[in-house]
Amino acid sequence: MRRTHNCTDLGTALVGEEVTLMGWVQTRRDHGGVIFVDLRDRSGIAQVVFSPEENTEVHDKAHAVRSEFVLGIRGTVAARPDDMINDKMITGAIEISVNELRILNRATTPPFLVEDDIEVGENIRLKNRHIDLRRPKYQKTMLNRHKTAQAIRSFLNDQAFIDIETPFLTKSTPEGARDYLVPSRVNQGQFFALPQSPQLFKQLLMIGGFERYYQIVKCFRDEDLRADRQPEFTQIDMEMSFVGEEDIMGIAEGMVANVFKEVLGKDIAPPFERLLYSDAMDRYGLDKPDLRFDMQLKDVSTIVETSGFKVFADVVKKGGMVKAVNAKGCMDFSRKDIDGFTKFVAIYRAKGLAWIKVREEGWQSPIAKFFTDDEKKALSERIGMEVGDLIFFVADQPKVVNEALGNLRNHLAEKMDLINKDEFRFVWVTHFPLFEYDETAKRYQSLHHPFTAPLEEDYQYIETDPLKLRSRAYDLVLNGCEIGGGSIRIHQRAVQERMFKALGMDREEYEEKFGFLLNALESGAPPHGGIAFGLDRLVMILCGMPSIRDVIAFPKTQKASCMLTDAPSMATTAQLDELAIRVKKIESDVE
RNA sequence: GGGGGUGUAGUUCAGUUGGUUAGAACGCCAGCCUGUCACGCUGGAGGUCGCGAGUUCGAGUCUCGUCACUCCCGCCA
Repeated sequence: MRRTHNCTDLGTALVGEEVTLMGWVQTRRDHGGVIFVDLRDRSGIAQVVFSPEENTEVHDKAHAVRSEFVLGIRGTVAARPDDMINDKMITGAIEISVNELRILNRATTPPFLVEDDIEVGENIRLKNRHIDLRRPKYQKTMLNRHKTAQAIRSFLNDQAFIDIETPFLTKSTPEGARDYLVPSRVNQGQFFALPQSPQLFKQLLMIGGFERYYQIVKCFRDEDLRADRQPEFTQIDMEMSFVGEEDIMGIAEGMVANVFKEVLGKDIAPPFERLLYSDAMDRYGLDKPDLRFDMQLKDVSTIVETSGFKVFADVVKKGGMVKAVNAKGCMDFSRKDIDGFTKFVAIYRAKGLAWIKVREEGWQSPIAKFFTDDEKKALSERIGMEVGDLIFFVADQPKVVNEALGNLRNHLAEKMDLINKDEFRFVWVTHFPLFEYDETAKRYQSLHHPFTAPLEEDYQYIETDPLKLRSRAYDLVLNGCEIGGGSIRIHQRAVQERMFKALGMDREEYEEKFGFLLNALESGAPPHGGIAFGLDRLVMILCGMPSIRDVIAFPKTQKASCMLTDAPSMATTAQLDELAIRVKKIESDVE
């Protein structure tokens, strides 16, 4: 028996033809006489009919058939009578009258129905992922993921990029995320690290003369998980020589546009909007603003600094700031709602959330009494207050204010239903700070990574005022989600050394850790830069999925384990001996 | 490391102030049913109430601990 068609290949054009289908039993409807089976394959569903008059033997055999059995059937395509056409099915105008039935495999009763819109806990689904993946939704998602990768490859191939593989067994690098380590048997006591990204290799490929490289590649980071973070994830990684920011952004825009065209049939129009990091923080409080709605933050520090409201005035005098966000027309939010928002901003360490309801008869607010009429007027103008509005304020250090209000802005937009779920709004965020100060380590750290080039005009301050330096880095943000980021790299040894020094490394340390890079940089390194996209996040947004796990065939749980295989698991003593590893006693039998 | 949520039949859930035999729907099994496509009708099976302690005459219910899943903060160059 050989398959001749997919289920949804069949239509009225094939009436009278003999066909052979193979697939799974979606449902069986036994009428005592005639038996209907909905047969499902990758393409969809077709109804097959077992009728006692047509073929008694086959009809008898069909009694044993159950959900998810794997069948091969040979039969004749028949037009359904007019009053039995099912408009809800692609193949609803026909059915297959079966002449031969082979049960290719039986199946245990599935723990949940193989169909969309079922309500099943995710852990049940992850334990039975092979069944979960049969659902049309996941068939479509994985197909879209495939199409995305294909659209990326075809676009980059056309732009003369070369796909080159880089090692998975590589060197642990300081800074950045925690590494996944792999012990070396041949070199006992030594470890490889799985790459957090192919960053240094792709730079070495530029130095190696390939000029344009790309790779769709797994990366590994041993950090705590989130809805949009898995320990292994896929990057679309690329790097180009002899380019500046504009070249890379242009290629990236073309690539993303090609993906949307090929996968969703949507035309998105590059070039995308640009936003300076400083403006993003100022207006939206976050470096990944969702621009599908407006509701910008307003800095009112200068107005409240001299006011009688001590809480605000003191914060400003101590170098903090006060910002406001205007929830237009939300005057009727209840006290309970506001308490909820106060709790929400507390997550980001905001100590309080002041509010004003702008009523016809004046302000209703616990803080209204502290302001003079002039101050009220200034605030009203600055924030654009109108009757019906509800204004929120946070006063604190800039980091807290921006995080709290930036996230509150997103939260409010969700609650106020301001977000058009069908919109795809891209924005480039550029000119990130090069360094941030790590209070715990008491030193400067790279915001992006230590190979990012500083902005030419700021470079002179690298020793005197590192926090003033901006970088030649850029992130692509889609609907408030960072989907890609990159930078122009340092391509001169002297600059790279100065960077390492600024990060608090001495010569001995950076020679040991990055000597190979420094050597390569002085061997004729071309100016170069690149970008990497999170494939999983991109597909997640394309498919409208709430979690990255929904676009990964076999994802891990929040504790980074696999519910299907029960990985990770204990190693045998023999395995450990070979690697010269002893596992510390786990504190299980402590009294 | 921290905060929140969830955990009762195969699945989704209900379960009163702590009180007799823990229910419903879907699914499953059996019988009947020749045009269904959410097939129908009749009957049936199915439970370590996540796990462990404690309080109590008595715990699905209260307390403590613990585990798993999940959302978030920290973390993620």
